[in-house]
Amino acid sequence: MGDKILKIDKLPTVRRLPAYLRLLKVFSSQGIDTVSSGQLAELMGIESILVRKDLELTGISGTPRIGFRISDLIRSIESFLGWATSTDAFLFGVGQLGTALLGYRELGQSGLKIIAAFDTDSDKLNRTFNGVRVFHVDKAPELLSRLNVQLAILTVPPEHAQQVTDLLVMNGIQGIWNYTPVSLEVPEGVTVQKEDLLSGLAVLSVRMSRAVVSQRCEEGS
Amino acid sequence: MGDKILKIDKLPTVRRLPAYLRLLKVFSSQGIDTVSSGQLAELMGIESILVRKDLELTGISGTPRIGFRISDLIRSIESFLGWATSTDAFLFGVGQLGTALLGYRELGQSGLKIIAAFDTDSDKLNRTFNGVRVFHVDKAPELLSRLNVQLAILTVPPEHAQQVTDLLVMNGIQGIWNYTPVSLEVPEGVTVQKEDLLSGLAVLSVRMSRAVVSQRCEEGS
DNA sequence: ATTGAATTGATAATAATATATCGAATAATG
DNA sequence: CATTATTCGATATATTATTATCAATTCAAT
Ligand SMILES: NC(=O)c1ccc[n+]([C@@H]2O[C@H](COP(=O)([O-])OP(=O)(O)OC[C@H]3O[C@@H](n4cnc5c(N)ncnc54)[C@H](O)[C@@H]3O)[C@@H](O)[C@H]2O)c1
Ligand SMILES: NC(=O)c1ccc[n+]([C@@H]2O[C@H](COP(=O)([O-])OP(=O)(O)OC[C@H]3O[C@@H](n4cnc5c(N)ncnc54)[C@H](O)[C@@H]3O)[C@@H](O)[C@H]2O)c1
Repeated sequence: MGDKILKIDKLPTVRRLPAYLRLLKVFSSQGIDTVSSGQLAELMGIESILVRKDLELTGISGTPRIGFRISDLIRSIESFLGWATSTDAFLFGVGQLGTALLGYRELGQSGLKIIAAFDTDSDKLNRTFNGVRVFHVDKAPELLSRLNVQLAILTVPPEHAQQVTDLLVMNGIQGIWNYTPVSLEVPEGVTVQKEDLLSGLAVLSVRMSRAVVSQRCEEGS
Repeated sequence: MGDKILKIDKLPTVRRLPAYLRLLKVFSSQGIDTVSSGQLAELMGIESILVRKDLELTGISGTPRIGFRISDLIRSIESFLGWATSTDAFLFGVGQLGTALLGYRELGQSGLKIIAAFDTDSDKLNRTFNGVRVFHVDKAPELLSRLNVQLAILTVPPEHAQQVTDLLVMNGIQGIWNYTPVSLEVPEGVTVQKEDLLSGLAVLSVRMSRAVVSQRCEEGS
């Protein structure tokens, strides 16, 4: 029992917002300035009513017969997500996945600016990846507080995940984007978003096996 | 209107299964052989009843007072996901993200074996990454049919995503694990699983901003 | 101006997912 | 062997998410 936390997250909606944003920016770059929920729905592979509900959450309203003004829509979504202004972040673990993320351009357009990276491996130290300098983890506490960084991306090996997390928490981190498969222990007030790539593979796996089954059924009938 | 597709996917459950699997394997490697839904729930940060429902879907049943036999559980989940036997896959686009995935060990334990990779960049060709050889995309059609590969991982630049997809579909691909932000057009029968890393960032962003707000409220009251 | 076609958005209905309750089953204990 | 504490799992409920319906609005064309 206990806490009874009200969840007014609208999580599925929030998850779709970046995809809308990307489409809108494509339209915008093509000089188009309005779009209907039906058009967005088609491109997203969902129902138009769902698009309207989603957009409603960001506080925008469209005009009948026309649709939505793209520039307003972009502003509205970005503002809702807090992506209008850029947030500084540190990345921990400059390995395979870490370097990929350091080179991921679209993060910059999603309000995230990785301003430094940290590792323990001497091969990685003092190098720069895509303009981001790599420091030893020991430097993190000082830099975290000096630069007042509130967000960290965690791409260290699983066995070091909690230890690095503790260090981050101790130095006032507010949010952790966790790519390790570890369920991190953090005090209340610190937000952790865990990404599990394997969950997508799981969905793909069951859908593919189901597709085979239904194909066989059709053949059979 | 139209199709009225019933969704008996239990998608949220399927998404959680890999995380259970990982925990179970840790337990197993520690010589533990039973676990209760409560223990798993605690580690996952969810309710125990939800764990039981999830596990039920894979067709297992536990014993009161004891819990679940871990070896059975692993077998049951792996079999449900189709991860008991390994599936061959090709990877397209040996760039930043592509090489990270080529080096991602845990894929091998999730029933996925990347047996070849493809690129167009001459710098990448004929090299091997983590034991996986890189071929020119032009070789893909022949190898796809010769090796009867049904699953592809797509990590090419967005502007080439559809074109590579068309090539894959033409050569009988059944499933695509799509890391590009493009909503791919595929014929019925081909399964696409799109991964959007930014959707996780979106969730983190709104949660962090909300955390700040609720903190302020508490201070105020 | 009037009509017609297209689209939004309020309301309602349905579906999917998560949580609660509690009897039944089971192994450990005395 | 009876008792007790614990955990499962069937059933019921609550919450959240999606889809449907349709009147109201707006622009464009006549
Ligand atoms: N490779 C992938 O495609 C992939 C995909 C999904 C999740 N992950 C997860 O991401 C994490 C990293 O995976 P990877 O493949 O990049 O591994 P990796 O070994 O290539 O990279 C890990 C890096 O972290 C550094 N490191 C180790 N201890 C550290 C510490 N205490 N502080 C800072 N840095 C430290 C290492 O020196 C290394 O550079 C793992 O938890 C993995 O499960 C990886
Ligand atoms: N870098 C990341 O962390 C990250 C994260 C999420 C999503 N993505 C997405 O993954 C994709 C790849 O990103 P990246 O950062 O690795 O880019 P990248 O440019 O480093 O890699 C792309 C690779 O694809 C190859 N390529 C180009 N055309 C090809 C073709 N027709 N057939 C086969 N290979 C081809 C290129 O030569 C290059 O090696 C992009 O769509 C990006 O949006 C990247």
